[in-house]
Amino acid sequence: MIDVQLLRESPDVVKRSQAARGNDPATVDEAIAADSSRREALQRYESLRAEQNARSKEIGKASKEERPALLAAVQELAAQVKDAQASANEAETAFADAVGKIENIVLDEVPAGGEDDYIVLRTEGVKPEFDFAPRDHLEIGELLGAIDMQRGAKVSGARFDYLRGIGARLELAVMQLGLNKAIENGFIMLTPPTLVKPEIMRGTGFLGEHADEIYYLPADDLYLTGTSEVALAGYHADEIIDVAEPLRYVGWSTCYRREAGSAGKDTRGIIRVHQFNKVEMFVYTTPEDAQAEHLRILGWQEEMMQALGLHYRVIDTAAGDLGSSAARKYDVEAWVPTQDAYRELTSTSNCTTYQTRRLGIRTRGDDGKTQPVATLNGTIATTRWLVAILETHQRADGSVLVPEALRPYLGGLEVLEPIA
RNA sequence: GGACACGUCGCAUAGUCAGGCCGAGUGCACCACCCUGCUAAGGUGGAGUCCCUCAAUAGGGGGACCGAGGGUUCAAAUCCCUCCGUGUCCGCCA
Repeated sequence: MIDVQLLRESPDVVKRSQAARGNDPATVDEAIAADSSRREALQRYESLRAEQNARSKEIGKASKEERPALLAAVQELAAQVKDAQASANEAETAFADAVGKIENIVLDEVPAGGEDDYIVLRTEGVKPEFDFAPRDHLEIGELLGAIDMQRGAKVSGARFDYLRGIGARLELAVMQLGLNKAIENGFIMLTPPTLVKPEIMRGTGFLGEHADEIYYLPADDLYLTGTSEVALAGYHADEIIDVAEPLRYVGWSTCYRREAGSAGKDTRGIIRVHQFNKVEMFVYTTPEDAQAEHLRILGWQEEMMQALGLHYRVIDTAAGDLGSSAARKYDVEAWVPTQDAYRELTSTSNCTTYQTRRLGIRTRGDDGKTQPVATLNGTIATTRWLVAILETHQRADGSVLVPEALRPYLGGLEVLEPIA
């Protein structure tokens, strides 16, 4: 949720942000109108209620003889209060709906436009060259006995897979490398729930436009999370926390995504599947520190790319491609040789105070007053990385060189050899 | 799965079985000041969150919040219903 104060005082700023995202700026005027009618209704209710409270107190003190007359007079008032309360509640709901349509205010530096209007900040690492026809990650995965899509489909349907043998171990190795990097930098590890309540899902901003991306269990009224960000953000819901130093958590969880609307996209291999694993960094900090922390998170992500010997670029995502909670987002995209393209391996978003406002996560300022904190999130390892690792480090005979950083997690293994 | 009990201001509890004088007492912890003087205690005062509003960097007025949501009533922490959570016992079982 955006800051209502900002909505009232600087509607132009909010409109500009909505326009930059490609949203209808009229949503802003609608929210402002809903806000004032909500306040009107609230005042009507509250003044009636105040009168009722006062009169009720008199009845309590009144003598037996006085009571019947007073009672009759207040009965009428009670009915009015009930009506006024109902319309105040209605107005409140209407306001929440209206303001909910406004997505987070994008930062000034964010490039305008849509998916293709990103800015490339830098390109790093050595682009892999081959003197043979490189195999794609699935072909390699099958040679190594590491990926089994057929059986994934047999058991669970399209876009499900088994990681097998060295594939499963490689995934775990990447996860542990990421986990250790995060822990070295002061992150506290959490293994969070992957089923969450509606209010937590809504609070993190995932129940808006992308609701059809999410698995829902109606029998239990719970949602399966598409990223541990959800449960990590909910961790401190309705709390007042100390963020004198950034409060850093790293969560390791399985992620579930319906991938509705991406039919036909990335159908081969494990690039886009319904279920995968991810190590996610999540930070609570002050709004003032958020941008600096965002760059720190990006820095750790890049260190991972370098440790894995990947060729990658960093892009500053355009406003129209930001999630509803994000004010700015950097993607790290690694080179995937057989696709002749950079593909997103990690992403890091600065959500400023958008998530915490709805989740009720505040800190106590120097003036003793509470204020919402900022949240940031970023991936530090995920299953998809296997795609770039396998393709980048493959050799003519189908074997794959293990990046040195991963070897300690694989018992010193230097080369992945094809089976049989 | 069955039975019972419970959920109050950071923690622990009182208040619920007689609805109003209870936004709510007490202890501990906390903050400020005082006292004392030596490492622990004594005194006084203060303090919750959210929203609306007047005034406006202070402060005043009002509303809401006793797990959540409904209901009864002029009036609900207190009565009724539903849900959620916790504990104990029984059963069952990876």
